[in-house]
Amino acid sequence: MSEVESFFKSAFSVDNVIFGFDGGDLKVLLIQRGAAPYRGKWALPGDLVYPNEDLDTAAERVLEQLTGLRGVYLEQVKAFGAVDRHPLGRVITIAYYSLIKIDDYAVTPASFAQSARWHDFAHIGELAFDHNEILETCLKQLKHKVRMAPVGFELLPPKFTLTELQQLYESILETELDKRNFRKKILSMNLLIDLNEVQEGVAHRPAKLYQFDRVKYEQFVGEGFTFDV
Amino acid sequence: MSEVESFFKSAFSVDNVIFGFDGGDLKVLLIQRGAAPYRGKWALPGDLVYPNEDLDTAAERVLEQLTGLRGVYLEQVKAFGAVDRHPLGRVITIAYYSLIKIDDYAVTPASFAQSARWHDFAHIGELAFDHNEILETCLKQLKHKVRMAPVGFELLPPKFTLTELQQLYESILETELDKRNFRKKILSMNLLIDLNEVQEGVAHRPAKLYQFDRVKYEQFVGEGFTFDV
DNA sequence: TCAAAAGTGTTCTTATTACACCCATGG
DNA sequence: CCATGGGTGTAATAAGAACACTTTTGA
Repeated sequence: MSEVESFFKSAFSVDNVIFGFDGGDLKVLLIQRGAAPYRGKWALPGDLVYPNEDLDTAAERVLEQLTGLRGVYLEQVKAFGAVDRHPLGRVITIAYYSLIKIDDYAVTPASFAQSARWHDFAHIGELAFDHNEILETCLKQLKHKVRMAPVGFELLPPKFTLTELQQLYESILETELDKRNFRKKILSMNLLIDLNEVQEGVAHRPAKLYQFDRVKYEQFVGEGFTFDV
Repeated sequence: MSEVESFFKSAFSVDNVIFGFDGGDLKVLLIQRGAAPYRGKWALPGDLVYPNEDLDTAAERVLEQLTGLRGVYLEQVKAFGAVDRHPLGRVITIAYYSLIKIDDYAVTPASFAQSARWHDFAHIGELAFDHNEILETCLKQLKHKVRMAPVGFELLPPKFTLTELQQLYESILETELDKRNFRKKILSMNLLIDLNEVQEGVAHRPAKLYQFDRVKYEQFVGEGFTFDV
């Protein structure tokens, strides 16, 4: 094999950290591998990138094959390319994370997965490949992003309460927030639409429901506003 | 060619945005391509990643071949993988930026470059491949990073004046800063060592020289401090 | 009437902004 | 003695942190 050929004896893949939020904890959708290597191990959903496919498209495809969802928030994070990261050859992978509304997810495990399941972020064991490292890197990125852009709303249903929003931030940032200060800050941005609806069927005072006002957000950004929690 | 083989009919490269600062402007080190495609065009220094080489190592190698420098600040930014980004085949590239002290750079153009030259960031024309896009993305990343971590010092000589530091921030952030407020903020961090030396040979009151205290910085970070300009 | 979570203001402290003059040196 | 950039402080404003009780609902 010539030297030039050996440069092409390599492949690239995408791996996708799919985050969800169930009202209490931050979750990650993992698949149990159905094929070698690491058969039976939990892993991030991913696939080789097709020769005629853009990277983002490949990440979207992986997500759609697994969840059936399209048009979801997706962000590239980092390339992982250690020489020995894949036991079968030189494969570098481009890591993405995506944020989905957990209720939208219907179980449709792709052919390459034995099964898929939501995992509590706090209780994830040893994953295949370097996927633990990828997961950590993506969470770190999400922690940054969620404070500087209104991406947290991607994880919530269209109608949500302020307490749900606060719990979302608390679980992503792994910290506790003061209720009054949080509400003051969020509401002072004028980015939430008060729907004049309340929760139903709860055994306590029902909370008001809000919606994120994307149109207003785009407008404010155009005027120099930067989201900051 | 089987489908599996076609997955491996691809290569990856690294491209490195090398930033420097000459006291007034932010500069980027570009090479003029000596080979097709885009022969004669200015481009980011980069190369294919060797089969047995980690990504970071490849980026360091590109930097060292061009500048002779090792142990330089280097950060991965993003993978660029549009299907048609390289006219000769499927090549995805991992973009890095590095920060060097411009005085350390001695001209040693690598074999793959006809010539290398510093370019004013503000006056960069059309580059080869998608390198304009890569450059923009790396600058955006640098703008973020320089405010959240003390990486700006990587661009300055070991001894610098507060005015030089301020001009550095102003040229990276493309904004003007108030002299008194800037000094107050920087000095209040207690991260600069006053060397009790002054500039020599300047036709005005000589400025005091400072040094960044990396040891103290690491210590403060351990105590929960976060750099913020 | 009890349990459970929703909702609400004020004070204190800290950080940010705006702003103008004198100083030291070389030519 | 002039030109050039170096160096300094204060007051006003805005943002962030700390903190406890009343309200509404279903069971």
